[in-house]
Amino acid sequence: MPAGLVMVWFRSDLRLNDNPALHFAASTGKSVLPVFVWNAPREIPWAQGRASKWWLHESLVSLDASLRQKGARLVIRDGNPGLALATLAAETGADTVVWNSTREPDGRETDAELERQLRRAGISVKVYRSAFLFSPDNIRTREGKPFLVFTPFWNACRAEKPSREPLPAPARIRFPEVPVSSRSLDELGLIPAPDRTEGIRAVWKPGEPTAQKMLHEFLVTRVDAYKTDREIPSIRGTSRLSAYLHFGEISPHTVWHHAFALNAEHFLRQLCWREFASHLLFHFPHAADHPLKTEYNRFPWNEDTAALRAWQTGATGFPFVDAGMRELWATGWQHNRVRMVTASFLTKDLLLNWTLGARWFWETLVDADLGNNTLGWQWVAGCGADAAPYYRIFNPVLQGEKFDPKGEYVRRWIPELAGVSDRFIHRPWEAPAGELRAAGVRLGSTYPFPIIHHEEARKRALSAYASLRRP
DNA sequence: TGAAATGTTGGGGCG
DNA sequence: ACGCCCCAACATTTC
Repeated sequence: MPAGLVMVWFRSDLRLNDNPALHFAASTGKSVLPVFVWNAPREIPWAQGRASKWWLHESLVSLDASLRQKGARLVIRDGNPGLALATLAAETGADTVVWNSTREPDGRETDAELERQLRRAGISVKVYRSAFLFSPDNIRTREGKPFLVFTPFWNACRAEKPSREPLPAPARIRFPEVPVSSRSLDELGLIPAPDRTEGIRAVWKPGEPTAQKMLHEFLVTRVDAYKTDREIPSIRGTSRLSAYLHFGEISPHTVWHHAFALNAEHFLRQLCWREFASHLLFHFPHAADHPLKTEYNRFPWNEDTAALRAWQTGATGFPFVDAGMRELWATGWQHNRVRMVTASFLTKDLLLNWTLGARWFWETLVDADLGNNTLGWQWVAGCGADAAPYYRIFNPVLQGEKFDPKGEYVRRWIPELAGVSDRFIHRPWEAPAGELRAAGVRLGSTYPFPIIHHEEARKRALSAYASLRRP
């Protein structure tokens, strides 16, 4: 039995399968010490939001359970990661630490600084990459620049070699015999008091086993219809793997490998949007807070806390928008088609700064991911790479009628409108008084009047855009 | 991964 | 029979 002890630092890779760092550690034959460090996030600009913290808590519970099945357990520490790891190494006699890098600019030490810090403490460090399929170094334009448009980026990804085979989970993990102290998960305070996560709990089960189950269920039953069904928010047409991918409960290589074998081209393409988002943020780390197109720095955004509040709480009077915002609040997730519509409504109808929307999504989404969130909001607002031109303004009524023609999605999330006919479900203010009465709807009391006149808001948004063009 | 405004075409009603 | 109007239906342009 080789002497020494290897620490595996878990970060955004909360899984046993296809985990290069864990795989390496187990293959050394040494004892393996799995550790998670909670870095009290007060000063980090994009620290985890409420929904993310709940997910993280549950995911760590699941990871610990999986490790215990292999004979190990998860050690939890908190504070500065470099310090926490060095301390743990000193306590246990570990000589090596290994991890899978994350790509996000977390506003703290970079991995390189961390490596130096640990090496100074006499610990050898090994770093793998597994959070993304393609490296920013490999996917570049002919001039060596980052792609700013998705389709050529996607073509470049497809021209790369298919990703590696997923690594198996270690058969057994030998946990050190020395005593190791650990914080308890509950002490980290990831679940706020009072706990308002019942709705989220009812819908989501974080953890690697569920991620694996969901991937395979998706590939067996839904991937064939994915191309069209993914646009319909009332049905389960998408994979719903976003949060699992964000926390690394399933690796993108595993997803790619299985989807590739089925020729699921449209799904692979969506997986590469995640890659694209991460590449953009890697090359333009300021994009999380600032528009990529600099002229948007002088965009005449509105200020209106009442309107922002109405949007957040699903009380805009536009049923498709409100349904989406209520789905988000109730479940920590919102269908992608609806994300485009709700985001367009905030930025273009209400003319509120896209960063306000990005913040709200960040707090409420279980899949909050800085790359995806930034790309999505800048895409909608028109200030990002490969963004929708500003004049593409979604009509919330037409979008509802197109993608929720029978109003099933609206009725699910806005039960007070359940009795309104298909014809008026997306525009209740146009329904005849008799119909509303029969449906038990009193506009302005049981359900709001529209807080804005869309056609006028559209014109206002277009002139705001025009003001950008004349300097 | 829009939507509205504007332009064009062609069939049918009708004097 | 013919021209005229109307207006869907579709296409193109513009924001």
